Amino acid sequence: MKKIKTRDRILQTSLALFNSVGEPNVTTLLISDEMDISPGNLYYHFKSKGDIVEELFDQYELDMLDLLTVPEDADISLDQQGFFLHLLFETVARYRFLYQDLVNVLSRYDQLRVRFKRIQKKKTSAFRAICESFRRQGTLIIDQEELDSLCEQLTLTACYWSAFDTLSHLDDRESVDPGRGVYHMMHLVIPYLAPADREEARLMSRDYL
Amino acid sequence: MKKIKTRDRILQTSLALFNSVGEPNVTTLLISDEMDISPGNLYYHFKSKGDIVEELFDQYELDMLDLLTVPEDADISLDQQGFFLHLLFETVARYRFLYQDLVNVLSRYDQLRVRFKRIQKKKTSAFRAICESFRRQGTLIIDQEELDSLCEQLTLTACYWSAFDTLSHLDDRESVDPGRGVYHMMHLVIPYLAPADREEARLMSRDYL
DNA sequence: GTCTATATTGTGATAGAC
DNA sequence: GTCTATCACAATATAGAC
Repeated sequence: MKKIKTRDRILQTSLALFNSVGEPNVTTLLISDEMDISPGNLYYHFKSKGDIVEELFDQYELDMLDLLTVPEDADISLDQQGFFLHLLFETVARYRFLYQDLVNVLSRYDQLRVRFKRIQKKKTSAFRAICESFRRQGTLIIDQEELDSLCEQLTLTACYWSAFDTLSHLDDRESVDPGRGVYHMMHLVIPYLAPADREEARLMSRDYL
Repeated sequence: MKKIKTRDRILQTSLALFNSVGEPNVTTLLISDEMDISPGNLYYHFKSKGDIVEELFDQYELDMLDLLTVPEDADISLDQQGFFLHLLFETVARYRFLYQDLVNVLSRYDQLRVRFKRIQKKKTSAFRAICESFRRQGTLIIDQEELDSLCEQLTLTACYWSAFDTLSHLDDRESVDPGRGVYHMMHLVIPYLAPADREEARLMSRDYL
């Protein structure tokens, strides 16, 4: 049995606490308390609370950029899109503390601002790539203005679904349900699908409920 | 010339500061400083910072509930819907500090949670009333599942557009643009409109850009 | 109503022994 | 690497004079 290094346990515990009670409400004392180590020990591994946040953001950024590398000219199926959305929402859920206090967190750690914006842009691009693939295949019937609006809407929903969802059960912030997010994302796209594909997509979307 | 009472100036200044730098970043000292009064004076009028937040929330709640009283069975026109959305986004923009740190604020002032949820529900109901009016008039062609999804999506967008928009210009949080929000809301509805009404709605939506 | 202290507390962070 | 002790500081809030 491998022993998890304290440094990694700090990251792990912090992430869990951030997600469940919100990053601004988590003190370094709470983290060390939860782990049964001393505050001093925590500061031996990280020179500040901000450093913990930043390192978690590094992980998030890696996961996201990796996920968002969508091939520009491949033919993407509805199935593949569903799978992609599923992974996307899972990643968002893992780091949901970021999204739940997004404006706040980014206003305090301004090195993260530009990096987050870059990820947002990549998200929009990924959605656009998928939609354009659908359009090329005749699955999606949409003009330019609608496409722009749709992609921005998808980005907004991908960003804020998790926060919107926790509003409904602010009492226990542990439970998350990425599925309903995927369902909503699909229903943004469905009205623009060719009639032939619409029913299939609707059936598929229900699997995520 | 009428002199504004200190108590009201505190509310006014707090709201402005909350909106521009975020409620969690605003201290009672910053408020009193900005107004050129002493911290003690501030605490003569409000026994805590939370009381200021709550009183601002009272105003917000009044404004919102008033706005959301949508007649259940009247025939609503596209124009009227546009006007409604415009007012809605203006109100959200006035109290945008609430939305920008929503999870955080509601987690610290838990008396506000249930009240906010109630307002959210009323919003969804209002959207549903409008959509159902459209449907009765033959303007909107949509089945039940799609309608549910659409109304929830409208609620999400109404809630988070302002926060999503400030992400783009986190540098100056003063400027707000409710127009683009209205535009997006309309584009959520447009795909479900009867073909005859779609073009009119698209033209109308562009006025809000 | 308004001011000038000042008390209080919580949090981030460091020093130095083990 | 880990602990105990402690500092420094900022923010909320109060007391009492004017």
